[in-house]
Amino acid sequence: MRALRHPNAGEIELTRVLHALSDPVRLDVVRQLDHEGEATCAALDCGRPKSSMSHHFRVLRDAGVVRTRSDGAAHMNVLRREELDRLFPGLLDAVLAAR
Amino acid sequence: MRALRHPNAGEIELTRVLHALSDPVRLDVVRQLDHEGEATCAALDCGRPKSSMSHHFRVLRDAGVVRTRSDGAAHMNVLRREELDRLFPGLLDAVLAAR
DNA sequence: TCGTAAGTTCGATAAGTATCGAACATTCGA
DNA sequence: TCGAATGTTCGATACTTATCGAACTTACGA
Repeated sequence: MRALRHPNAGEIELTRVLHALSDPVRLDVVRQLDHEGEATCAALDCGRPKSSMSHHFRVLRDAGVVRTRSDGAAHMNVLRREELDRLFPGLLDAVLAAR
Repeated sequence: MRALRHPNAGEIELTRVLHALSDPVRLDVVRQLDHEGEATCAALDCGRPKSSMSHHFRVLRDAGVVRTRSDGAAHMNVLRREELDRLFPGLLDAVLAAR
């Protein structure tokens, strides 16, 4: 598959991260990734079609919240935990801790 | 002036708060409120017309980030610090600490 | 190599949002 | 009571976003 673009740490902006997290579907994805550690897009569908999920993953990727790597035909996604924690200490923890 | 609606603490939703904070203008307002403690809308204009700022204050109010009270002809705004800290511990701190 | 699976991209649509000027309402002071 | 100041509301516009089906690409296994 084509290479997926990721911002490097220095390009990650707070407002974009907040916006990425402000959607219920994407927040659910982030919660699951935090719990599962790593997952394919298909595994995290929220009952939505592939094209919708692909869109949400792209928003998360573009914001720097998620890193995606190819694994055969699948895409494995992980939270960019360490980088986000370094850039915005406590932010992800606070968001994930919220009931 | 007409009474301004505020959600009570139980109605405040994380995604709405994150969305409210995901705009540069509003984030700037929140930063200033955190620093100043209390301020009128006019004092926080970011070079934008009143109608634009009024819109942003409304988004912040509706999300539960800000509380507005009338003080004569002016509106005084404060962060809903305690309630937000109780609902989403560490969130506001993390957002405000970000460089 | 043929089919299946996994995602992306495209195109269309509907809904939401930011922006601003102008008009309006409210408060207070001269 | 008249005017100035403070915000809100309205209306219009442009932009962004969420949503989905369909077509496409890539990878892998039978």
